[in-house]
Amino acid sequence: MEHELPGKIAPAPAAEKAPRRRAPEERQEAILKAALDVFSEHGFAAARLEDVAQRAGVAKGTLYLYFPDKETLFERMLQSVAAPALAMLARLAEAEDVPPSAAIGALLAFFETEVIGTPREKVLRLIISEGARFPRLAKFYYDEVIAKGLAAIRTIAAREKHGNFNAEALSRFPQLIFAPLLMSVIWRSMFSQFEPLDVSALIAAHKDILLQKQGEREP
Amino acid sequence: MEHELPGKIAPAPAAEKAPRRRAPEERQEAILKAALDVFSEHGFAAARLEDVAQRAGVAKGTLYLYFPDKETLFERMLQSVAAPALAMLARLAEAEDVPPSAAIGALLAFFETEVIGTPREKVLRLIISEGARFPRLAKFYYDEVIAKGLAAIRTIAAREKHGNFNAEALSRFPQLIFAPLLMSVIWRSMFSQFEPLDVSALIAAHKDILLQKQGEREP
Amino acid sequence: MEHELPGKIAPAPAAEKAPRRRAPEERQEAILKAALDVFSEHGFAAARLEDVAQRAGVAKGTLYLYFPDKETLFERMLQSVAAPALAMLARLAEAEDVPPSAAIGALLAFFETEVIGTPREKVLRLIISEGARFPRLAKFYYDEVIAKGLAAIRTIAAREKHGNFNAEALSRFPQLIFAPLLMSVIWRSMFSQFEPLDVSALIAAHKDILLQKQGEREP
Amino acid sequence: MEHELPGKIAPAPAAEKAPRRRAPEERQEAILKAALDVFSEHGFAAARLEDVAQRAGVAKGTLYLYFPDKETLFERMLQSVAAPALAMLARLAEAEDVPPSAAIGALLAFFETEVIGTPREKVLRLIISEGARFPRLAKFYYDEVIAKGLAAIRTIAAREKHGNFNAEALSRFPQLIFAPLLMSVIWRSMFSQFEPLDVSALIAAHKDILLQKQGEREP
DNA sequence: CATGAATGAGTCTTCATTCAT
DNA sequence: TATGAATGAAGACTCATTCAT
Repeated sequence: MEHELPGKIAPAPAAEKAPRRRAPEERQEAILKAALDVFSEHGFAAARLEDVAQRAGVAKGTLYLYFPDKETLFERMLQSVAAPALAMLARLAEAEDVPPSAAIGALLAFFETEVIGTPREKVLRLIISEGARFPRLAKFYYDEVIAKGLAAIRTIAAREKHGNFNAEALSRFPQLIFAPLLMSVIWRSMFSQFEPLDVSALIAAHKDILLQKQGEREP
Repeated sequence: MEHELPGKIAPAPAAEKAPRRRAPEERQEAILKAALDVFSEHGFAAARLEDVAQRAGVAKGTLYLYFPDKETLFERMLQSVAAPALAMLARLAEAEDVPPSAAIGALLAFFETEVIGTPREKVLRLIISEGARFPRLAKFYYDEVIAKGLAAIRTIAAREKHGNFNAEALSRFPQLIFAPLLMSVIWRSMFSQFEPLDVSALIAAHKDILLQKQGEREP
Repeated sequence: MEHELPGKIAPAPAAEKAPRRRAPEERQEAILKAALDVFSEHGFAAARLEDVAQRAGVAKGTLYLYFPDKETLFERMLQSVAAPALAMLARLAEAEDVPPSAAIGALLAFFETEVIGTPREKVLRLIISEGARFPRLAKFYYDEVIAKGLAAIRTIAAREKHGNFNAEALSRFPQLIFAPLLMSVIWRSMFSQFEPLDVSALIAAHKDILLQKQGEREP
Repeated sequence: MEHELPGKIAPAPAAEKAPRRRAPEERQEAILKAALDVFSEHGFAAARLEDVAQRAGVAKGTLYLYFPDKETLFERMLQSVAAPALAMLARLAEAEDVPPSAAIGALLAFFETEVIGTPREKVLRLIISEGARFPRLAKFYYDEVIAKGLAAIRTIAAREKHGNFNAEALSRFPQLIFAPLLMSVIWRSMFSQFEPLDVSALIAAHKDILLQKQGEREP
């Protein structure tokens, strides 16, 4: 039932009093993984560090060898997943030869395959839920993800010349591209049990609307 | 049950030696109002009932005369704001003479004026944040708001015959209409301090995209 | 095994959220009494608030209705015993008709009967032990007890005209009068089991030395 | 066992990449020195062995190669400083040719120069503060220091034939000689910041009183 | 011998809930 | 009904001690 946190996430691979004994830095990863699960399940305030420790297979006190307190563990855990997404965004913005609509398609595809159903979805859910209560976290995500993401979209939209989609609206509010993605995550966490959501189809429909296709899709 | 949460809730409407004997209904309302504020500010788990009591101008024990426990208070508080929205949705769906695009416009306008900047926004934020942890609440909202809302949209979309918008896509995923609204609420709670969001303009852009207007809006 | 804290000690009889229910303010006193015992037995750092609560016959949480934290409980407890001693000192300094040697005798007698073997002895012991670690406490005792006490002694010594004792030395270092008292308290807490100390006789000998009597006391 | 604690202990004599392999005795001394500092600063219960280790320039685990536990380290540390004082006392008692008043003067002078302002003062302070909680320690000090010290004084007092001081009183309570010394140590640790104490002058005044001198000292 | 990562028992403090008044 | 003092279970965090390297 455990999942793999993507890539190397160590916030400060050399600085942080690296664990030497058992599993050199796998321990930190195990803790982050466990923290993601436990925080996801209960939310920050209701999560118990004892559960995190147990799930990570370490003692309660061990957590404090890696993170000074609960809040920091929470924030570091969430930040540790940002890097890969950032890389993706950067790549997308820089690929100048890709036609805009393809870039947007790639963005949505990335979300569909690399977020939905992966630990990143939980992270995103947590940021949505708790972000407002963690100003430092909000700032980090704004600076590192949102601002860059919006800029990337605007860059992409600016390249649109063929009227394949409403570039002007999207250029002013790139958020509109992401909105259905957030909604999907929220839906899945709340309403899946009552009505499953076909995220793939929803994204397709979203793309249709963005790209102004109308009724060209078969029922 | 229609107890009209007034826009902008006062922190503590006088306190000290104000009218001590209020009607039970008044008290209940005061408690719900206070609960909305406190839960909004701290989230469910971190909210303290003592704060709710104080802000409502009642004793801690009094809360238990109206609500059996913290969780129920939370859920009742959130449910108590659903009714008005429901009524609106029902009206919208039933008004058969209204052209579909106008209906959607009305929906978005309602959100813009009756949700953003009102207590309803806080309620929506709380549902987004905490809904997943309260299955009873999720079910209530799914049954009473979501399902009915989606049905209403589908009814409206089904009336569209003039190709003014991608009825097919919206009919399958009415959520796409609401997604930017959720996103606005989330943005406002997390990123407003870094970059304010012009919800009105965002909704206009959203409408443009939905209605396939392209570049017809002046900069 | 419980002892009586002298006089009314409530630090702020009306302000401190006075307990209303069970025993109006006896509860606070019970807590202070228990705290004195437990802190005396283990010292500040090693004392467990759970023990204080149990000995006071209240729940752990109740302590926090009366005192915000362990440190404050400790300091308030110690301060609460200062008042009576202060009154005594004031009286002594003001009684101008009393001959100086009698005043000093009264002081020593007070210590012998009102400190040794009473809760005040424990308090004094705690101040000696922990005072250096509690600057606020040290300041309080310096201002309220030490400074006033020294001034009183100096006033008394200044009245000496008959050469009954070394007024000059005592006037410069009134501490010399108290030194044996401190020593007695320390001795009793550490060495009583090995060699009991006859405080009464020690004080008599101290008085003899102060009053320059020599060998006039029978073996 | 004579390991000469040097006056004024350096916080951390270099650290980093200093000579790593010290002789075991050196290490033990470093640990004792560090322990004295840390225990002095925080008291036994609140002192952290990690701080002791760090200040001694060794790892936490190393402490346990030299001392079985915190309490033993504490007691050994305090005992290790007793030897020199003992030697002094023995010498004083045995020097039969020294006139009694000179012997007392030497005793007080020793305290003034060899205790005040040296690590021994800290040791004495700790014994005063914590002694009562460490019966083994109290016994050690009673047997090795107090009992021998009192006996020495009594021997000295017994030699007094000239009525230069109240030999009878001092013979029964040699503690009276030491009382001002204890008081000085206590004062310096608690009240120095409010009112510095001229220990030298205080000892002089004490001597004047003991030796029955009256007003012979210039202002 | 030396290290320092790991452990987990122990303690302060909070807060939902109860109940005597 | 209303109150708010009292309760005690629960949880974050610390730190003496151990032990694999």
